[in-house]
Amino acid sequence: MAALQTDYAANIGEKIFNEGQLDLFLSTYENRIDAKGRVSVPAPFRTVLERNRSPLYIYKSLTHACLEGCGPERISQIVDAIDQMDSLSEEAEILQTMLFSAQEMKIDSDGRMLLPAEFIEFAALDGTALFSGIGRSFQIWRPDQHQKRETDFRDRAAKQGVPRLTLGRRPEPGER
Amino acid sequence: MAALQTDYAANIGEKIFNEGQLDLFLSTYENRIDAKGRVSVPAPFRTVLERNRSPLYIYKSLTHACLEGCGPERISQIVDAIDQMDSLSEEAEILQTMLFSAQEMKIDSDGRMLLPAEFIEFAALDGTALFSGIGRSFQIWRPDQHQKRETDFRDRAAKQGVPRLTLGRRPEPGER
DNA sequence: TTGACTACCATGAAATCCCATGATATCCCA
DNA sequence: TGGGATATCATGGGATTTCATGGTAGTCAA
Repeated sequence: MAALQTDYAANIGEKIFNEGQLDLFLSTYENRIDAKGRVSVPAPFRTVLERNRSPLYIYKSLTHACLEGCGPERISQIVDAIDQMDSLSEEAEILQTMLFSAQEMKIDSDGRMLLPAEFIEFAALDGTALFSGIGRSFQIWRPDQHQKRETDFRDRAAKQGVPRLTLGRRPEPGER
Repeated sequence: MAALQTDYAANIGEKIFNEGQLDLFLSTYENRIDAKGRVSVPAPFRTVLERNRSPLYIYKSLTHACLEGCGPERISQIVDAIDQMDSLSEEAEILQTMLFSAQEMKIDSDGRMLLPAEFIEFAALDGTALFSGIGRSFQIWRPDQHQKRETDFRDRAAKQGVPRLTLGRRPEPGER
């Protein structure tokens, strides 16, 4: 009954592995955007998507001048979350902004995607795109802005200390 | 009579996937409306409908000056919701407005539908229609109005922060 | 016959595919 | 362990297909 969807749902927070490899987006990569607007999706990111036979979705960040990339799970999470809310509420409408800015990207046989002019403009990209893997999703930044963010965060961490990070979650009873 | 309807109803909140592809309406597209009132339905939207062999329904929004488009599932969802209410109540009658404004659209061999003058007028469309995919349905807006909404939402998100979106939910015990 | 809708064709722009190249990283064997 | 062979990957350009869009002709009903 709930077959495919719960498969994905069940994977959230669970299936990070796939034959020993982490199914996560990590590291940063800088790739050029050619005259047609094409960029290579970093090979390790492609591998994660291909391993799960997931298409790639990209949408405009709600909070930053960058793009967000993810697989289908995250998109359906947003859809499901909105469907649970009053669909006419302000919150729902704000979240819908992510959806109508989202696109399923077609990746060509060389591993490239075509960034629409709107995306390039939104993230103020100028010839090169910086892919920043942050786990289950990644971001695409204008390189200098990303650089500035990093030094910024490191400065703040040095001054104010780092946030609390609770590792070593214990499995629930019944969880294997 | 109820056969197809409950089939569709059963799929609501369930069948979002189809061979790895999300069966959702995403992104925005601007298409021209010609002198006859014809508009191309964005190819990705058509693909979603065709994949499910679903006809397209369009109705006037109850809350905005826009049109709503969806497949049969959402229509039966509305019908079912109304059937749960006191069918003589004013509330039910208000919601019925959606139903009697709804039309099944015929899509021609070039992927276009014919927008009746009433729809064009209702959404104040003037030569171009903006299709805005928001998950299981999409909206059709006059482009400038949609633009205004988007900047509005982004402003609010910047000021008030984004609504809570709990990702990484862990499956309930018993959920596989 | 007129008006409204349908089916069919024609075109240009844009997206997509396919092949080629060079640089870098990886492998393999002496 | 070095160094050549091989594979991977990003990138560029041309060829091909998709898609939106405009137009014309045909069909049906009033």
